[in-house]
Amino acid sequence: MDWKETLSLKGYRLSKPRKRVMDLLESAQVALSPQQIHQQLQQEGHDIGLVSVYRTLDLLTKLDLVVVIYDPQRNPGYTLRSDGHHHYIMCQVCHKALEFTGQDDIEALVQRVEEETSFQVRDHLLQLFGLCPDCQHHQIQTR
Amino acid sequence: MDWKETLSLKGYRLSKPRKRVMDLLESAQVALSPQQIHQQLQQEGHDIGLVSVYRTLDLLTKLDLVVVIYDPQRNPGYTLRSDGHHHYIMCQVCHKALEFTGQDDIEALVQRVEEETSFQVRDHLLQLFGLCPDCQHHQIQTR
DNA sequence: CTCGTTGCAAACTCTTTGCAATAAC
DNA sequence: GTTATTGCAAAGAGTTTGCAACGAG
Repeated sequence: MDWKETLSLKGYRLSKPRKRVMDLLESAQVALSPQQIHQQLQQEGHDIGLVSVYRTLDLLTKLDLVVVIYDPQRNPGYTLRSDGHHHYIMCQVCHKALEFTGQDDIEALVQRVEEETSFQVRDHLLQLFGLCPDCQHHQIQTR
Repeated sequence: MDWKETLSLKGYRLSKPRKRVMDLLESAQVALSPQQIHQQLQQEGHDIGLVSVYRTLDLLTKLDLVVVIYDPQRNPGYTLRSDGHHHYIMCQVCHKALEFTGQDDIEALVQRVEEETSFQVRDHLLQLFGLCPDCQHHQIQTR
């Protein structure tokens, strides 16, 4: 289902700011922070308030249309959530984020940890960090 | 090696504030935020500045004596790092954090993802969230 | 026309920095 | 005695909130 439908179905309106944020996220190769989103939209000539960016991201995250990616080096970034998986590998140089599949591995691990710890697992956070193919070639430094 | 030795060896001093923070972390069952640490120390009658808590945590984290645990529900928490593993499962109710072992599973997954994505993996973040044994019994609600 | 949504300004929270006083070694 | 470390006050960054004006349905 399209994000616009999802919004409508839940009774939310399709405002310009929301459209702009989603368009940007859809075209972005990278997980973007609220500030980055705001800045980029400004540069494109769209005079949207930073506050609306925050509110839009909050809403979209609540609706599971967008996910947060933690980044120890900077602020958390937001990116579209596709169906199915939601694990990401992020480049430490250019901050590009890519989904990877990993359901089976995780499920096995979760089950093992549940037995080991007697915790009841309800959620998990798995992210990988490294160098994307491009940055492997362009850079030697960084860490 | 003891944390006091580590500090000394690297030329850092064993100040009271540092001692207090480490003592607290050592006795804590839970990953604590800087504010929580400060507050708790104040309650114990130790008049340590919040700034020192921050600086101590920064230092200890840099020395790998302490690790940060992300928590989507609140601010990041700090907890002692033991040798070997550093993956945590955290209770969503009481925020208790426990280490679990998981080296092999992760390594296999990392290798697979490297092949799949052509990324070069250098670090990872894996945390589980759920209910600890105690909170499973005491609570029905929460999410 | 109605009511969700926006944008501004101001408030808030968390964290960092500069600097003189302090205390570890 | 030296020099790292502390604690304060003040600055900074990111985020949230109240409210009148606006605009999507």
